Amino acid sequence: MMTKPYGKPGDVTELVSSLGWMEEDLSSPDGDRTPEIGHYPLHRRPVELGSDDMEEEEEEEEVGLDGEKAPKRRGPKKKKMTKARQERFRVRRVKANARERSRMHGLNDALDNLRSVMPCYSKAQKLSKIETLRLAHNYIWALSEVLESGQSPESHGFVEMLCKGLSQPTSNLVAGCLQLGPSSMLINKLDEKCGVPGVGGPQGHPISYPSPGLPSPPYGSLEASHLLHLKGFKGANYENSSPNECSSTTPPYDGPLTPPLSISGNFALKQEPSPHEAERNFTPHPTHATHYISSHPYPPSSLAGLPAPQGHPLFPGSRFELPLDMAFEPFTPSHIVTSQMSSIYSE
DNA sequence: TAGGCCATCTGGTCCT
DNA sequence: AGGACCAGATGGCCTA
Repeated sequence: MMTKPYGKPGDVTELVSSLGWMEEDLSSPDGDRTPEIGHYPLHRRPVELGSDDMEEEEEEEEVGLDGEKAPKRRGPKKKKMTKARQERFRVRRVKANARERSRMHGLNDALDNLRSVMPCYSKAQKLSKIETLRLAHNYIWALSEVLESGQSPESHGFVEMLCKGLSQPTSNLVAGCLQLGPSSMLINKLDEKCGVPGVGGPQGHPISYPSPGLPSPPYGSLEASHLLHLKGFKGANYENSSPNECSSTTPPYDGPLTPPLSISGNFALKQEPSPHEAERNFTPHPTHATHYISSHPYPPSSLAGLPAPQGHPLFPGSRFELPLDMAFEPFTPSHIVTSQMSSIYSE
């Protein structure tokens, strides 16, 4: 279907004045979605339907290219475009456009409502439409699994299901909002790697995350009303998992798979928490590690002599790429801490 | 600059 | 006739 050329700006003002198309017709409920008529991009400007072009088109049907009379068309004869009919047609088109805008705004409002009940809602960083729908699908699916199979919402599979088919940034967002951090498992991993027992506790490894009091991610929050107590999610064993793989109990998903997560080292240096954030009791977040490390050289003296870990910029020995990356990804720019870490390591 | 996302216009189709 | 719904087309905005 070819899109008809749009009217010229001059047509628009004529159209508006002739139709009494007031600004209130164009303004959306929130007041800023719909541009004013004069600000329409050319292709969006209302067409002056029933214009001379249309009349010419009608005449062209009667006369062939060579000037001879074209054979009579079969079927119902086209009604003649009288001025009154043109006007009705134009008014109808304008009203239809307004309805369509309104309809789409309603659709978007519904999407916003849907976003607001997702496990990671953030006005600042809205999920795209498609990601909202995918996450909603996954959320329902995951919750169903919880109800039907008794799967724990703190399980590895639950988060996998939530992230299934989502883009990496959205997966990161979800993971971050679930406070899915490497705190416990990472330290455990370091234990394995470094052979340091008892590391990671409150008084343990210097790398252990400063707990509560540090800011939570700025990209969303998991409200208590969001059903499950995921707030206490400590992270599961991701060692042998990928976000694209589901537990055997999970049905196949047709959507595109999340690209393999890689360590991109996207860390942002967070500052002091807001009072609101500080009073929240949340699980230590990898961001906290960033905060910590920004002021603490690595490796710490207590680990002197231990083999230098490799892999992740922060905790290179860790094989927990998924949660690390998922949790850190929303923070940009990536090079800040990455370069910081390289300089730390080069020391 | 390419690609993703979005808002809007538009014509077709179906239904009331 | 008119409204709802849909999908195609298009340009703007933003980000990597």
